[in-house]
Amino acid sequence: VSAVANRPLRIGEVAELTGTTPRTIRYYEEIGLLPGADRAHGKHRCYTEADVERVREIIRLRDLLGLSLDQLSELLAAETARAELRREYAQAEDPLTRGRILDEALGHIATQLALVRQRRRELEQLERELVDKRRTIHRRLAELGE
Amino acid sequence: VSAVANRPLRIGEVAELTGTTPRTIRYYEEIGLLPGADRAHGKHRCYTEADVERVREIIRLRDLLGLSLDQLSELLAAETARAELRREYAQAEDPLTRGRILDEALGHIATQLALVRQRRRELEQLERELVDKRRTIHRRLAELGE
DNA sequence: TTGCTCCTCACGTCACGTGAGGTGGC
DNA sequence: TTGCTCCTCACGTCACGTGAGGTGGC
Repeated sequence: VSAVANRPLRIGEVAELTGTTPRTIRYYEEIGLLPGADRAHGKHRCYTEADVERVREIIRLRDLLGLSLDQLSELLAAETARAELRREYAQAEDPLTRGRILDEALGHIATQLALVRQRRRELEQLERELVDKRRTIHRRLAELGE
Repeated sequence: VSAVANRPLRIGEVAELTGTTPRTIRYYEEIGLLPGADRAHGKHRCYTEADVERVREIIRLRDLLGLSLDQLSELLAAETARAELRREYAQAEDPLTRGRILDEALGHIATQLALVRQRRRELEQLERELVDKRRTIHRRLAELGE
């Protein structure tokens, strides 16, 4: 987390910051998961801190939720649209519009939360079974000692 | 869970019971994750309830821990060896041998538990952040209503 | 005998990894 | 100018999906 927030970043730096590779970032651009900043063919890609956050979010959800990039794209599409809307309508001062945007955001977060909690429950179940197994083995070891 | 426990199962039944496909089961046999019961070339594969449990475990760890099949193979190798040992030495009545086997099992379970708990913590962190986001939005909605 | 599932190639796909050969910025 | 990272093909790989064509068991 640098103090110089707005320096344009190169793809290698973004890869380093997000724990991935340039190839992965290019691939995500290719399939539309990342914006693909307009630039001349062959020219270097330029990224911002916001792009780094986007990449971090993608990688986190990919790893933790085990979704395909298609599903992930769908999950993030709402958020992407919301970010656009927020930029457009933020100064609109229209309470109705703002309320609608916030409602959409709530729905989007609820979707993610449901997926995260489902996964957490499955992991907790697996954890309980492993702890049970361990206890059984400890008991058998104790019986051996008698 | 059938009452007829020991009827030989066909690959399609195993796939159905474990929520996967015959192709996946054949592939796991091909790379050595599944035993590959000896049979004549072209003959049907035969499975037991124990095989079903093995497939279930593989799929669960694959999905929840996000490991490659190589890593998964390594993680399960200890357990596979242990199952073999248990069958061989179970009636040995030798407390030293039994103790060693149980110790190995403990180490194996500890490894799995560490992975599961790490994943659970990451999911809990993500869940907290989503709940925070949601609270922020609720607050903004309340401010709009004023 | 008729379906159904099974078999073995084998090619396709998704999400990248990994060079090959060349250009660009501090 | 020298390295370094960047660029674009493009082929390889992992974990299967998906037919193609044929055989086996209730």
